[in-house]
Amino acid sequence: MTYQTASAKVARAHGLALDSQLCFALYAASMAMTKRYKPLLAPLGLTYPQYIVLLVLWEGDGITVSQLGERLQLDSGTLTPLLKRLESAGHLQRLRDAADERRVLLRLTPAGRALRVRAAAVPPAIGRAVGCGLDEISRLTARLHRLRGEIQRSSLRAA
Amino acid sequence: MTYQTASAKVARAHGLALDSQLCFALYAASMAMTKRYKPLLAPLGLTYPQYIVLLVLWEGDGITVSQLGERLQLDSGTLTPLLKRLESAGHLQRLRDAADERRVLLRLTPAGRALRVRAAAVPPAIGRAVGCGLDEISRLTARLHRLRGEIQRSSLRAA
DNA sequence: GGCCATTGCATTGCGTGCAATTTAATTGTG
DNA sequence: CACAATTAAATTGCACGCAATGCAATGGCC
Repeated sequence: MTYQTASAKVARAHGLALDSQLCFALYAASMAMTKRYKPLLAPLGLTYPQYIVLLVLWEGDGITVSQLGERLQLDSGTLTPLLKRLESAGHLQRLRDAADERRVLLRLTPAGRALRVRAAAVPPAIGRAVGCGLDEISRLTARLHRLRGEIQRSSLRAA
Repeated sequence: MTYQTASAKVARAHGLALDSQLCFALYAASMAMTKRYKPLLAPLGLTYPQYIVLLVLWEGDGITVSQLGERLQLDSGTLTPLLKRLESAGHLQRLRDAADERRVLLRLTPAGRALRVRAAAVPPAIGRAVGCGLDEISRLTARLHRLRGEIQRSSLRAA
């Protein structure tokens, strides 16, 4: 028996085995998913976070940066430069709200709206990649949303 | 009916609804999990990726950078600076392999080894946070590892 | 032994992701 | 109306994460 194996047993006994950590399973699956999207999004000139920002705006634009951030759980430090890149790529406009000059409204350009048609091919391609039926995808999706809610509520309790 | 709602319906019809995307459920859950770990790891002086690197080394050190990278699915561009930070924090040593000078061996210091005892309190704290039993955690963990395997295999098929 | 593709790691550049701070605009209060 | 508190973005600094590149060491192959 090697030293590594003995040490691994100790780690497992202490609940520190990497493969038993839900956090790592999530982390690795999420990174793998992001990598899987990359070749599909590259032809659209989008990164993965830019794509999810557009998913929100395609559901309805004219929202503010903070509304977008609440939807995606991202803050302005992340979104501001990302939105500026989407703006310089011609996908959207960032306009100060006349009613409240603190707010920045996000408005899709015709080009940004048109991109939705090409993006429609992405989810089916991913669906084929994950190797299970639509039912199971939606069950797992719902399970993960519940988990996220649980984690976020527990953060509030701990604070 | 507002413009947003109508547009959201169109997005859903085209399979582009944010909340139905498995990718976003993964992404959001993984980020929420990382945020949940942060206050638990801060007293140890560790970031979340540093913690998972140590999980691997606590199972057995003396491995090379590429072996670590294969385990975590991270490349040298990510690991080299991270490992240098762990080295300057005193948790490990980076040593060129005498048998093959291209390789860098990672060896825990006594301080790095000792950190495992304090880290043992982290998984139980997370377990309480996710709000479900150990059985369900391990089922979900296994499900996510399977999903990651599926995604990675499909990347190879696509290439 | 000499040549050359491969391997292992380091570096660079870019795009997130977040904490902390700053700035500007608005709201609440007297 | 003045002014403190609050709010919304932007900015700054640091730490990933990855593609692309560089470079030294190694291992076949003749």
